[in-house]
Amino acid sequence: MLPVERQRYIQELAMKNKSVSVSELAPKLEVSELTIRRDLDSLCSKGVLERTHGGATLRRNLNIEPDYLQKASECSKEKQAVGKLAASLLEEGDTVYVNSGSTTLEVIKSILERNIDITIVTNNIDAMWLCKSDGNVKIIFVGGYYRAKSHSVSGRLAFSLIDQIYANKAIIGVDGFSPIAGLTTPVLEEADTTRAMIEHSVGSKIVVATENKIGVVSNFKTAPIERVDVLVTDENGGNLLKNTEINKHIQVLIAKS
Amino acid sequence: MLPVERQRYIQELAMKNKSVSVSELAPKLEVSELTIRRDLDSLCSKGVLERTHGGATLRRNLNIEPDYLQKASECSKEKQAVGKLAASLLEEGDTVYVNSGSTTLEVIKSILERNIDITIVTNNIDAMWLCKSDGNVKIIFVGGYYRAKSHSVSGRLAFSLIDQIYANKAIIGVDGFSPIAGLTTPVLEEADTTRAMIEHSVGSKIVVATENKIGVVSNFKTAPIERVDVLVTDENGGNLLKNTEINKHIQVLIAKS
DNA sequence: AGTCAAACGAACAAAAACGTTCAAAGGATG
DNA sequence: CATCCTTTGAACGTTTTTGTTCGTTTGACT
Repeated sequence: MLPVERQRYIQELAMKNKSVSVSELAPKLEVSELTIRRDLDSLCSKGVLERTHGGATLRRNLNIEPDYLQKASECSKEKQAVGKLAASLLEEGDTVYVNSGSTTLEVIKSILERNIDITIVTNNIDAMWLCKSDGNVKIIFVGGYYRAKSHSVSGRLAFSLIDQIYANKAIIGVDGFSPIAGLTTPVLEEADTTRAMIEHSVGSKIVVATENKIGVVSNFKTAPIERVDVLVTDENGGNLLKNTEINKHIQVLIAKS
Repeated sequence: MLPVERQRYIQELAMKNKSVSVSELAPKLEVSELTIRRDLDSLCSKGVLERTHGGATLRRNLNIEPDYLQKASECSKEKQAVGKLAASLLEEGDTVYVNSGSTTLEVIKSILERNIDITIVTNNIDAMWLCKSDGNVKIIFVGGYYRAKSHSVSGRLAFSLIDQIYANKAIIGVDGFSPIAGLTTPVLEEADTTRAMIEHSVGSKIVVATENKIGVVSNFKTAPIERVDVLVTDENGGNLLKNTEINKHIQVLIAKS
């Protein structure tokens, strides 16, 4: 078994159980405990886990930029459901800002499946993959500095394009959605780009966030919670927000998977 | 069993399992581990896999099945050689425009391999594939309208970015390079974008063109031949231009493959 | 607080995997 | 047939990874 496979297994187990222990993993993966510890350290330095005595826990407040591969592997039924529901909020003729992230990529996928006359303006380079040459959906990429970790572009140059485009909706993926701290992301440039998108859209601002983002606070603020009109989340996320004041200001939609 | 078949098998297995190991592959395909490693390296340079110790992992979640491998395998020795030579013309600290096309993609690949401090400004979205997060080469994408057929962006929005960037070199791929008609491409928007790039670079304009482009005239003109400073081509292309007046105005470099 | 077992880190040793070089085998070309 | 080129494999030294054995630290329990 490859080190990479082992670490992926550990990560998946950690995501399921929220924490893992060395003594549990070592016999299961048939390696020494020391190797497990080294794997844990490695995952820890990537920001996925947090070391504890005897094991590690999944870190909830991820303050570093998560590597794209890991994010992609996280891609789950929930994200798909959220993406589909968010896409259904758009109408023929819409021009919509979509920022980067794995959840918003699911949104773009669903929009393309609907195949109606919609123009997507995005900094998520991965959208390229999904785009068919004969579809009705048009894609405009904002340019700018490319960041390989998140497969997205951002920076001052991106602004100059966003400056020219006023969309009538915005679909925003976040790393943290907190009633107090608002919308947050781990990278400053991403936050700036997302903020610019929000400011340049005149219609409803739709935030997509699965359960693991709800209540989380990351480093850089993109917008206060008041700017948000709609939140699309999964069932667990909905439960987390039950009995909060969020529902008074924001329309919360639950995507069932 | 042909090397190509073997590599396709490896790729399919990798797509199924997310990763493959050398020790598992070698007996299964009845070749030495060294051969497997070479296959892995080859697939790695095409951007399909990523090497790890003992094997390789899928470079990303290609749950979207792209015909990318076909494109990658199309790439000929001549293009690679031309790309490498063109990349060697750049120096530390350069900012260089690179337009879209399969030949210029090879240039970008070679630039990234050199891994020195160079900023690439391009409308070729495929460059994303090749970009590592820890390299010294920076990539700026010009934004704009995405055209799925050529995997590139262009249009008025692209101009507004190009307008802000003056590069000190430009590497231009063309579909037609003719002493009389100049540089031509089959798509109007591409021609416009390329022209803008040429006009916004102050140093040498380097055209890359393999033999099958020499003497060809396509639909839309991007620039007259006088604007070109350097032409990088293959041996056959060089022969076609022997005894022409091109050599007097343009420095012709022959890439030997 | 003191005790103890589990967990940890450092150091070293073994094993696996790696890259490089060189030579042989198989095809294509002249 | 000779020659070139590509592909492959073997042998070597090097690097990475893994495991064992210490002594030390941590955290729980009396």
